[in-house]
Amino acid sequence: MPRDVPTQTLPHDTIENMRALNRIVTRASGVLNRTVLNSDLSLSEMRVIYELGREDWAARALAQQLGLDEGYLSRILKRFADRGWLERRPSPEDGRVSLLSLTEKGAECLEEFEEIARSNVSESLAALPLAEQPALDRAIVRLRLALGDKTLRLDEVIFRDIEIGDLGWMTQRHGELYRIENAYDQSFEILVAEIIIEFLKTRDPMRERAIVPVCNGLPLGSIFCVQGPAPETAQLRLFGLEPSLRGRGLGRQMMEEWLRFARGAGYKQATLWTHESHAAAGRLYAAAGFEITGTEATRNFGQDVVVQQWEMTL
Amino acid sequence: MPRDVPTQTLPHDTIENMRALNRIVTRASGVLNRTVLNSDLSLSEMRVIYELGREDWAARALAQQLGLDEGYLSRILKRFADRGWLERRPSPEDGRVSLLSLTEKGAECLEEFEEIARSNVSESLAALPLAEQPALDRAIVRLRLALGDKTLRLDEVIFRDIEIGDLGWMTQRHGELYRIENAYDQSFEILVAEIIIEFLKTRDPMRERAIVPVCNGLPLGSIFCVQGPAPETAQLRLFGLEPSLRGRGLGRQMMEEWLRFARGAGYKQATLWTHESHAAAGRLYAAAGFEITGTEATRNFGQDVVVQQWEMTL
DNA sequence: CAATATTGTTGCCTTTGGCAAGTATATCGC
DNA sequence: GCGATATACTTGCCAAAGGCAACAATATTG
Repeated sequence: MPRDVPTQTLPHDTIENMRALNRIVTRASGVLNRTVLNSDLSLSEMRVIYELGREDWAARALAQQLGLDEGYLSRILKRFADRGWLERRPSPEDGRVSLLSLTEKGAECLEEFEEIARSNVSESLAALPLAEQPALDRAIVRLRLALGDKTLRLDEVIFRDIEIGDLGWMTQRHGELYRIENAYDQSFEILVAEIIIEFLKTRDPMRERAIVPVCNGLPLGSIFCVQGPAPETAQLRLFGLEPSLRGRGLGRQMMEEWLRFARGAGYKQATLWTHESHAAAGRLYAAAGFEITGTEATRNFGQDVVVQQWEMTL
Repeated sequence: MPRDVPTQTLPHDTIENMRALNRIVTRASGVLNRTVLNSDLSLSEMRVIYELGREDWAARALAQQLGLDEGYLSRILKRFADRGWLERRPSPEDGRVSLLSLTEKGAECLEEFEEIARSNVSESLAALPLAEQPALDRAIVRLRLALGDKTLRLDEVIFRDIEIGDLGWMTQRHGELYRIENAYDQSFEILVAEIIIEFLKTRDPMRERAIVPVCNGLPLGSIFCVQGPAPETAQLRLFGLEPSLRGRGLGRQMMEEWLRFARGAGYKQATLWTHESHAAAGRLYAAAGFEITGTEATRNFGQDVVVQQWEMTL
């Protein structure tokens, strides 16, 4: 464990908030129950069978994945084999290793347990109004991202067009992030809303598009293609990405998607305005083929900023 | 356990999403570790000392609260007493009962463990950019609300004025909730944003105010007081509350806060427009003293609606 | 006051799961 | 090719976790 990572100071409130969540989730999910409801499996056994249902494993790798003692795991596996849930094939490459997989019977049992687990979750959320469900889903995904959940795959991000609610969260996130990162005042948030409203009211869907990357219901950013000063010029606007996802290739994908749309819509040139302080975005623009064609120092949103214009031929 | 509550059908995706969160939180919080890191306490012992740190308990009530076997708890308590962490006072009302409380030494140990737990949480969130923290906090609170966390007290809701980001989320939630509950189209979301922008750009803070109830960083709704058609008339606008919090008295509190502000700002009358379908809001308006002074059937936001005007003397 | 219920404790037991020694195979150095 | 070492499991042994039921002490009820 990297103990001497420079410990970022997370505020006390956030930590206590997270601990309260730990407690409530732990209780709600019945982790504390020795034997998981209605099955006669211990929590560890449950985790083993769940993991085996996802993919085949070698015993040692599985023990490490789950943080179990190898001896203990060996006994669990023996019990599973005795019940006819587990198949062991000798590894073709290594005579010491057995490849573990569930039998059909094992998979059926797992499915039963899964059904029970789902109904437990459903019960613990029973009081939730349907109208609040999308917001709950987004909250869950945000937490999974923050906790580094590796089962949440970025290659499953989809790109969709703008929907109801997007005007709102785009405005919020732009306003909030630029306040934190650049100390912009509220006039920036207002400007973002006005740009999107104008877009929604006037756009020709064949020529103008908002591209929104979404992971399991949580929007992760935005990039807009609108008609620029001349009819043959596409303008790139409102490029943004959640901070925790920056530097992972998603921004580049968004840019590629943008170029594809702009070229398909028949634009010949492209332009955008940004601020010098957005160095990471600038690198993406440069990589896509944009070049700086002008800069101007000015005062905007309560800050001194250097505005850059970038242009490229499509 | 209420087993025969009408089980609301929560979509499969939401359930799987929640289960994934269970797994990741369980792992991140180290619930699976037999002995909690750096202390020689078991998870159960940890929960006991934590609970005793919050308040005093009788043994039986504590066992029920934590779902522990009474015999096992008795032994845990004995160990605590042996270490000088626990004080037992005989109950004045019942000779069988001992009241349990932590000694000063016990409280000190608890504080040490708490510190360790906090640093664990901090580590598991170490990769999170600071800019994303407010959104994470909101996501956590939303989950705690959804899971019915009783340590999240509604009487700790504070009322604040509008801030950066509020234009955005108010727009989003209004747009999204009215889409789900009333099938309104995107023009409603746009209208909400325009109203708030107008408010932000022109308001006189002494005469106009947005009141936002907030619980641990998560905004729960909104209510606006703006100048109406006449200078002496206050207009109530953009009244909204998260669905899961309706019917719990918070709407009434918001209304009281609104009346206090409107009267303090010197208005003599009040007016508001709403739609007939918002029956719950209508009851709140009526309870506050508003009366319907006109209705009109029209078409708005893609739906047939009946617009109501309400008025009252302040 | 006897009968019954409740609170907390103790004895007894099974299961969980950690640790280390043991077995079988693989790899490495010579 | 062969001994030495490393790796992948397995097994024996044990301590701790924790469930269950019998028990003592006090309360409540008829």
